Amino acid sequence: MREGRSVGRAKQDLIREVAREMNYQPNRAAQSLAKGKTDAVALSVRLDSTCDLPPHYHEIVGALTFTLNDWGLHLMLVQTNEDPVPTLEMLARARTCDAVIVTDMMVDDVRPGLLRDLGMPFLIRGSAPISGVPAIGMDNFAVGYKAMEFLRRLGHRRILFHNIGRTFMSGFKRHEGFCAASVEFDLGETVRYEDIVYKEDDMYNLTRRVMREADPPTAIFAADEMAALGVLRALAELGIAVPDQVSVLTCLNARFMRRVSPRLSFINTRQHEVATEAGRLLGRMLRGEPIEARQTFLLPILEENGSCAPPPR
Amino acid sequence: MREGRSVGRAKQDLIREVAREMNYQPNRAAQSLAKGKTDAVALSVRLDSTCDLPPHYHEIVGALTFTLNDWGLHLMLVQTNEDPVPTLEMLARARTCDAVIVTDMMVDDVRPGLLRDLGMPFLIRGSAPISGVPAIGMDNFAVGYKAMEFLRRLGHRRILFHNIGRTFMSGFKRHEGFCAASVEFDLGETVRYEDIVYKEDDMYNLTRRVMREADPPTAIFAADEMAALGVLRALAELGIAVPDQVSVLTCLNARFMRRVSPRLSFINTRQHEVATEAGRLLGRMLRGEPIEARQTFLLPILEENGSCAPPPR
DNA sequence: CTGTTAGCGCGTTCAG
DNA sequence: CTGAACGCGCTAACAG
Repeated sequence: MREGRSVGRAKQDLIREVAREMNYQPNRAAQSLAKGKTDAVALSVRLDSTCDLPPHYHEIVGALTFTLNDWGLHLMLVQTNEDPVPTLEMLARARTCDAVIVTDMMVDDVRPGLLRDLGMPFLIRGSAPISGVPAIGMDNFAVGYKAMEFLRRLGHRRILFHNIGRTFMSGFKRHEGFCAASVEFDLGETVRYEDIVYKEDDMYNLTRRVMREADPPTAIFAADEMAALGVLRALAELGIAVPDQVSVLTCLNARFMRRVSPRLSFINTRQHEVATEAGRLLGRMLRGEPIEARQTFLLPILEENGSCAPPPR
Repeated sequence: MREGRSVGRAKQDLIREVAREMNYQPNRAAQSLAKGKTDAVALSVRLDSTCDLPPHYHEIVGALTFTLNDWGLHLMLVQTNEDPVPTLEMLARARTCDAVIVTDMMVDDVRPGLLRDLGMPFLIRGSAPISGVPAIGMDNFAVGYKAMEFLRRLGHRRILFHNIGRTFMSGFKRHEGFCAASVEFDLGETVRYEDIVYKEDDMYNLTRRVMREADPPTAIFAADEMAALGVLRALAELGIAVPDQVSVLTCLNARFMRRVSPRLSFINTRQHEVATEAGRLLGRMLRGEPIEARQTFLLPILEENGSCAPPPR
């Protein structure tokens, strides 16, 4: 019946308008309970009592907050300290969120298996050791390889290659890229590999020590911005000029590093883009939309800013 | 009856154990609905499409995530762009969270009034223009005053004082501190005040321009780390030595800045401590515990790292 | 002290 | 096509 329909429509519109006028907003808890979904996504963050987030989180948090907002999803930060298991179990069993974003994957990370067993959808922001699980990250093999290739092409043979620990998937992959390049460019004997120092102080000390040895490196690759700052500080104190005496290359994770002088050449790991893509993929996953590629790895971009040059003669 | 009690206890224990064994975890949405609280706290974050969080968020997010965790509270990031009203209204009406943390207060900020009207508990991380609302922040009057006092004591009269906009509560207060010090030290004619530049590029350009004028400043106060990096870049390009020719003072909001060389002297705004205290206070508020002081303002701490010296003769 | 029941506010399904 | 009733999973208030 036309009247029936029109009455229905009119009534509907009226209700809607009144609701809007009364500023009605469905109660989120009730909606969650009834629909069985929370429209919330948890970001698993490793945090100790220093609360010192690594620089790349600066980009991740911003990009995810912004992107997920477009999908009507809320981002919640969940502290997963040394042992992520109890936290994630509670999270999943209480159905606190619809999905979890796993960052800083370890090679032997228990989180993917755990979340799968718990039936909690998840997405790895980074490299997944297992195929089949959705992951969006940086091609860290290429990061390691490109760093070496670039420095070698400039003429360097004595290279200090600093890596984040190999226990991280990203560090593991970078090491593989490093090894591949070392073999390809026959640098096995002249390069020095370090992956046990993480902090600025450690890298500062390492640089001081290494630069005083016989045949010091002519190029240093620092794994991230804090390490790079340590290198710069040590070199400045030793009066070693960049890039005239030593070339310095690092990774750009957080954008503030672009502004530090001396400007450094770096390999842009595109954290912002990776996180944005991760947010988008998660949005589609949770809407049940088909996702084309389960694993995507962006390629690093080398940006030269003058801190690398051929080695001194 | 003793038996009654013991049976009760035993049964209770049994239930609890079985529940634990079965990994029972109450459903969060159901719990929220029944109890009328969500155990979630929203951090209102201003974010445009660049997703470029100001440096101090790095400390805020880390500290809040960590601290709220101790209180069993989840932190959710909520994007409140230009107009925070619709977002906060939805948040409050849907009862998405138990409280909101308001950051980066503007002088004419609508958020406190709005949240009050909506019946949503909130806490200002920063200075509140209204008394009575709970707030924890930095004493920004003291920041402005101390910066001027310190530089004046070193002998400077020609000072470039850079401020974050006066539309922010923090900038407003800093300006007041700046004015008080200017009057007290009779610097009205020789200081230069700027609060319309925010980005590194702007500060870079401003510094270049100012340093070429007649009677350039002998000391520059940069309001935050990005501005300070702009100053350093300009000075480096102009070949102006720090602190021999120009003293540079800035604020420490994010800890990475400690690692940038040349090491800068700064006024530590203690973002990490402020945020931690804010988290604690909110935890107490939500538990209904009495809160002793409604408004707390930490004092800035001057840290000298060698970028300030008496002016050249 | 125990066991039962009535909501919490919404979505969905079922008769009318 | 409309309106009423049920259930989501839990808490709290209520009788027994």
